[in-house]
Amino acid sequence: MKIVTYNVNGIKARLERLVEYLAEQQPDVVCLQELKSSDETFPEAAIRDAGYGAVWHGQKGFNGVAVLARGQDPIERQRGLEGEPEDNHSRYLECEVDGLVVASIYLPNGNPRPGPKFDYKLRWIDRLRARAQVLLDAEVPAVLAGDYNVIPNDDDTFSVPAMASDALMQPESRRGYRALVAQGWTDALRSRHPRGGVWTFWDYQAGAWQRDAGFRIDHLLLSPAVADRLQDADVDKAYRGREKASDHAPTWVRLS
DNA sequence: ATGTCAACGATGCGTTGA
Repeated sequence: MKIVTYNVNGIKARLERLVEYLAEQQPDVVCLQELKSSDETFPEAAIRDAGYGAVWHGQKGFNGVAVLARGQDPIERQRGLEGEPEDNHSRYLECEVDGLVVASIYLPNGNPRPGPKFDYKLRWIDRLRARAQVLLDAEVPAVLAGDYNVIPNDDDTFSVPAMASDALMQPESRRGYRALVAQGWTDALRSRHPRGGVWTFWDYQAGAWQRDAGFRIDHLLLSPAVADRLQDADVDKAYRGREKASDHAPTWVRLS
């Protein structure tokens, strides 16, 4: 069973790439982020024609998350996180597929820092951690997959100095992410590539892709029962090099 | 600081958010 997280950076702009990915890789579950689409303009028919059921939580212009499942419709469990009723960003969608809880997560970027966007990021991590604890306490098999906008370790980036002042690498961002993992989750990519050096994102600017100047911000966190089923985890890096690519590459786990 | 991209409101291009 292959579960993917893929920040598409605009599902309408990326539709051809996404459908191509589904056809070539046949993943069982796909968590999408940055749909940049309202609910009404989500390309449901094209996804269905590709053989996937979908649940989506869109927003006009930016944000937006979805869960796709091959040959079936995911069952929605929750959209949005508790704790901040005035927060209308579409960044969290939790579904059930084949008895597995799968959440698509788009954690706030947090730049510029310092400022309200960074403060929002840190509060959002706390709210995610609260939800994650509920899932662990319920002992449901779960995968929290998405764009966390956190570079967890120094060996998760091509350059520490280049990223040092970025919200993605601040000690507060890392503390929040590590506290989440420390609840009992397994960072799947890290467990399969413990020495780091694996990137999931390459900026469009400054020839980052050509220089392999990337970093790792797309993560799949596995609950204990799911971690026992982990066979492999990696990045479908080649898709970042195609025409009209997203700045993120699909990142995945394979479970027994 | 930036050699970029997508959506938006509006219809040629500046603003926003990455």
